[in-house]
Amino acid sequence: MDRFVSNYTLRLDAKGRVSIPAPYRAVLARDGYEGLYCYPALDQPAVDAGGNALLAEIEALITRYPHYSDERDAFTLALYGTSETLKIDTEGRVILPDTLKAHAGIADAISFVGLGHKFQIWEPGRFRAQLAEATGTVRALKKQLGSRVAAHEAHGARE
Amino acid sequence: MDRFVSNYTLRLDAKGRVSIPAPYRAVLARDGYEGLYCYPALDQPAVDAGGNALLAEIEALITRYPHYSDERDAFTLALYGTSETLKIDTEGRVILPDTLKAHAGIADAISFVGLGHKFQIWEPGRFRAQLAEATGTVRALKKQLGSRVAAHEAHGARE
DNA sequence: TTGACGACCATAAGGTCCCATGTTATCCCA
DNA sequence: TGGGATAACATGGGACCTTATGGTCGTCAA
Repeated sequence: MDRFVSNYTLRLDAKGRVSIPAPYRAVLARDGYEGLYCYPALDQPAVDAGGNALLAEIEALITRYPHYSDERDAFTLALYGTSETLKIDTEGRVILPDTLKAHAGIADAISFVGLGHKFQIWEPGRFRAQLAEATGTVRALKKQLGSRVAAHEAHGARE
Repeated sequence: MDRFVSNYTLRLDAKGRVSIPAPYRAVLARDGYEGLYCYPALDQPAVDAGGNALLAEIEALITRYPHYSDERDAFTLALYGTSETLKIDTEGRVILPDTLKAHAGIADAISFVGLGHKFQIWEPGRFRAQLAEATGTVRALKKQLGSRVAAHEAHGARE
């Protein structure tokens, strides 16, 4: 598999270490990035993490704006400036810096959430709440799409 | 055959394993996806499952919305975040995670239901009830749309 | 020297692989 | 066409490996 999916809740040990779920490690290994690239999510109490695919996305976002523009400076500062590359130990674990733990409100357990090209790190309780909210949103949106699709089908479009 | 059709009810063994019906395995093999992609159905107590065809549908659903939009984030979280890629063992069996079993209310038996490009996994009792309800709905709709459908079929629409 | 950190080792639980068995469906040949 | 051989499939169980997690020891730096 080549994308991050599913979610896993794991505990930090006494030294603050936490295993990256094995399936995610497999994706990272395929992606070819050494370590774990991560930074605080812009509008959520979570940490974005990934490998080269995530880095490429960041870069695309920044290069959208012209050199020396205020927007570019702001993005560069906010994203690159707060990013960390975490070392992955021989057992596949990382240690989250205190700044990232504080941003996400993480104490002794974390939830990993696959989002395709990247994954997020949440405090388990907040993650459950966020997931419930997102699920509600999706249900509502899908209902909207449903009626549009139904109208479409009525013309005889088959699949 | 390249579509999931028919339904099968199979039992879970003591280790929680369940065979994927052989006809479905054949479809998955043709589809070329390694493993079984699945996630909790949004508005039913069931699990949606399939291969690349299902994954493509999910992706299409997500990419309908622009990057960085709230809608897209919600879809990504709710769909990728709750998806699982189950490993299929050498005998063609999978183990459903507890989260999926809980969502569908599955204990010791499950019903596989073919829906074309994907299939669903139900608790057998709930499936029977759902099927009865759907049959009633279809009967009513068919009666109501009978003349329109007949006219449509006359153009050569198959099936 | 002490404390933080990284490399290495240990272990229990769960997952995966492999082999075995009974039952059903399919095929083939008389 | 009938019946036996054969293959496919669902199911069961045991051995082994992976993973998550905990701990120890040495090293480097403040």
